[in-house]
Amino acid sequence: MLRSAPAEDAFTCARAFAGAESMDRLCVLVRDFAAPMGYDRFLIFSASANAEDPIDRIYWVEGDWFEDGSFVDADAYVRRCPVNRHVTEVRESFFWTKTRDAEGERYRIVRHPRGRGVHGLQVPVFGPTGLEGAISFGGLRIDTSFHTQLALEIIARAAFVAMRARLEGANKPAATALTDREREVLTWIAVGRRHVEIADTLGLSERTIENHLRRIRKRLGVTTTAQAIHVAIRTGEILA
Amino acid sequence: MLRSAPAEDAFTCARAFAGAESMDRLCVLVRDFAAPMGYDRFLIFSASANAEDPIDRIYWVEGDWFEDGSFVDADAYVRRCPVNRHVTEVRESFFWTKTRDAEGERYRIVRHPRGRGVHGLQVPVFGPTGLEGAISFGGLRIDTSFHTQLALEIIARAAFVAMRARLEGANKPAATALTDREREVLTWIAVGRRHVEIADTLGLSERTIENHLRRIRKRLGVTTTAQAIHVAIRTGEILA
DNA sequence: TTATCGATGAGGGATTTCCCTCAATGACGA
DNA sequence: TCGTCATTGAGGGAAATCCCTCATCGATAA
Repeated sequence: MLRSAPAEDAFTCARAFAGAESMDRLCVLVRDFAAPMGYDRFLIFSASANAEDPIDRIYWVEGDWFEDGSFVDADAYVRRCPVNRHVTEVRESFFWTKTRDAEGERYRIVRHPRGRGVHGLQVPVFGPTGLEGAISFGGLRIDTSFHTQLALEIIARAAFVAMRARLEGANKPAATALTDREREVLTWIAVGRRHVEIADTLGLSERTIENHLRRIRKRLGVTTTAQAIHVAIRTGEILA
Repeated sequence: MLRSAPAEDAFTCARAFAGAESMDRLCVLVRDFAAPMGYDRFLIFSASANAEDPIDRIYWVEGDWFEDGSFVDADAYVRRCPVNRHVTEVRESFFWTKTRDAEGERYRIVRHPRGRGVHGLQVPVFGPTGLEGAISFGGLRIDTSFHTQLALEIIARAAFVAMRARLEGANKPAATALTDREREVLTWIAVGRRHVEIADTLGLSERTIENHLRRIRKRLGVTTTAQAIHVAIRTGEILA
């Protein structure tokens, strides 16, 4: 149930993620690392800007999340799970417990999961735009030591970054309305940069930034740049 | 110059940060951990939203950053250093090198720092609002192995979180709880209304709308109203 | 070859937003 | 009773954004 050197193992394993040649291989790396610690259920998703529906895209679900042998229906279940919503309110990983009684399923965020039910650890992944994704590891009897928590945080981050590069890098939405440059400019606006700062960062002139913003507003059919942020997040052009 | 088990040591050390009883103790933990790897210069700061001046507050500076025995003047030097600006453009830690020739100081972002000059590793710290801070470790001959990089990332994050809690804990930015009126005003902004239009709609004066927006930005800890939209959507204050 | 588009940049100026600082009132909790 | 907070409103002015219009160049497709 325990790894003798979770830290060392996590560091070594983390390196393998970048070189994995397939999604299958990435899943194997996660599975093989977590299994000795009691984790045999996995969920990895990218985050949306919408706190009401925090999941943008589900990269991977595996394991008996329902405790009844049925498979998770991602859109009917994972998106409604309060644990997956709680991740929008935290700044570090947390343990959770799911039990089931006569009144249905009951979730709790806990420091030390124990007893009956499925337990797990959820790890948020942050980046320049804030919450970018999350990973849940689940199981019936899991290792909840501090070293295991840190080790899984490392694995979670490496796995998420590798899966996102693989799944999102190649097939960004084809039906996107904004060009790559427009999206980039708007993303910088969304995180608070001024025109002159964005120009500096991108090595362009302020006039060019103004022009991109004008085109963005026209293309999205909005009157203000603030509204463009709002619309772009809703349509998935930019993430929060 | 090398630690035999950087991963294990980092995990063990990370735990000590949360329980440190003073800033001095936190500095000792960082110093003692990094010294065997050749790092004897330290800089920790919290990030602002301003790409032109990415440093909000400097928590700790230590070591011979000028290579001439003089101490770093934080506001005259650290804020201007391009390495500290580069951190606003990356999503993972990076190595840098600083050399000095007849033309002055020269900085480079590198994969494998070597040779003369001061070398270092800078670690960004991300959270719900994106880049929240960063830490630079520097030295003349540093360990740049992958395990050391991961270990220092763990130490960096733990140190930053602990120092921020200690220095900023009393006035941490509220990531929640806009008042009803504030939320209403921001919602109108998000759907493209101008200040004068919102004032008209709500039966208030334009000055009142201005004031609400100022309080909103302050409460969310952002620099622009566009960014406030972005953060408010992510935290669920307003809907996308 | 031609037209269109993305990306880049600009002049001149108007409008809007934002900053700094100040102030009053009512509700509420210690 | 007092302090804090939300809500309201303001003066004066600076900074930033936005508007209108124009322009060039390279890539790409018809």
